[in-house]
Amino acid sequence: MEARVAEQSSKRRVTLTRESILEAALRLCSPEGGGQLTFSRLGKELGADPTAVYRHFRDKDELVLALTDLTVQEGMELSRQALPDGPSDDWRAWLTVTAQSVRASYLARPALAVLAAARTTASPAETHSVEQLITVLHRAGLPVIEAAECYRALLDMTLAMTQYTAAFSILDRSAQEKDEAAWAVKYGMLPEDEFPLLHQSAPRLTELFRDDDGVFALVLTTFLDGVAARIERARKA
Amino acid sequence: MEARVAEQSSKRRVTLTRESILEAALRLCSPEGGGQLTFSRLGKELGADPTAVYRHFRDKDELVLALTDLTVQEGMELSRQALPDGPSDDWRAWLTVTAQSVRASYLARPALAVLAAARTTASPAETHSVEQLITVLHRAGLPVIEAAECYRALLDMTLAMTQYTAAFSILDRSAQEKDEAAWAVKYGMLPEDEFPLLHQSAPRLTELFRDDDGVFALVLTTFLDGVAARIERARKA
DNA sequence: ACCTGAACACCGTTCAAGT
DNA sequence: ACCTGAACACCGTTCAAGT
Repeated sequence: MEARVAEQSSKRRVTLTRESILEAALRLCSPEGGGQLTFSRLGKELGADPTAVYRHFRDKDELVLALTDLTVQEGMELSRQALPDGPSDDWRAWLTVTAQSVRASYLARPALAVLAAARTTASPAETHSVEQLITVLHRAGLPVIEAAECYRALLDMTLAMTQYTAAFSILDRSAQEKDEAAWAVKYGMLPEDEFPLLHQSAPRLTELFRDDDGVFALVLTTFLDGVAARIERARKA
Repeated sequence: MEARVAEQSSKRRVTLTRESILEAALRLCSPEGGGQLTFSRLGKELGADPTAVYRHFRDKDELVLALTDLTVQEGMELSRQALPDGPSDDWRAWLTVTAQSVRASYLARPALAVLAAARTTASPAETHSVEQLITVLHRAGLPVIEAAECYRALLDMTLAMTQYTAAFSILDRSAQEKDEAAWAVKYGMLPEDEFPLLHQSAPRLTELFRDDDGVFALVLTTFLDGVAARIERARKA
């Protein structure tokens, strides 16, 4: 015989607010929160009926866009904390820290990153950070239009890499293990005569498989080397 | 009174094969196919009960991995057709064509790109293309380990950007329009004194919003500029 | 005004029943 | 051996009913 569960859920009416919903939703999107944002989980987290959320957000998309905005805001705050002096003359350091801050902010909620990384909200937090990014690139030496193009490339690359990592991280454990085994086992056992370079670099590649941060740092630094070359060219012209 | 639908579905047993399932699944993943891969749609496409597919694939993940493999294979074939001479001494042209071929192959099936871009199958098609990529970077002047790191960065960036574009493309029409409006309307109306550079470059940014290929070309060429700088440094050392 | 709960059209997956 | 179809535990969303 099992212990009877008391009427713990206390079917009394709960009062929701936009803020309490967003807070609960952010918790659900985190890895500890189970990493899945659904109405039923959200209802449980809030102690309310799942459909009660519809009184505050028209649909799931509206909820997701609101969460995106909070996350972008947090990312820019993180960047400001890391570099309190703001964009100094070292454009490269500032872009690196900013890209990594936005990425970190999203990766703290992988479920949101998957849903929202490709979205544009045109919120104040977003527009201000875009102006700042273009300004830094322009001051570094790029013409305005080229600075804008460069901002777009850098941001999309950062968000895309973030979504990519987040998508993998919320896969079933079994699917993740399947991929890890592919790297560790198959790539480690390739015949040396047919795959000489792969055979030689397999240990490093297997290492990188677990190191998303390392891969992103690699992509970012290579990209910024390219930006530096572009600035050099613009200065000469 | 409506016309009666004849027993068109002919509830006779259908014989499925691994190949016919994969073919039908690829069709469903394409934009014309509705852009969603589900068992019920797959059953309808095959004229069979949705659950019949389980006799040929253990679960959806197995199906997705098989589709991924076909897509990677097709991408490498596309690259070979575009550059029949293989990786000549122009490493940059070859990497550009290869990255764009893999991307094009995935973007022909956005639903698959979203599900599979971050996966590793270690299939023959995959391992051979990896060896080839590392070889090209090594011949261009990078030490083996650095060439492997560079391959990983380039491939992940390409797949991430592909997944990012695919994820947006399979969104509801309403969600896409919401984002487009954010760019076109809000970004176009920002006050010039507060957002001087954004105001100036808004037309170009709105243009880029619709131009995924353009943004990817921009990211890729900047990244490859960075690789060129890296090769230069390696040669001097 | 806002929360509840039944209902609906979907998902992936399991399993007993058919052929 | 392999396809069918009912069933289950989930999704997002709608709507009438409660308070």
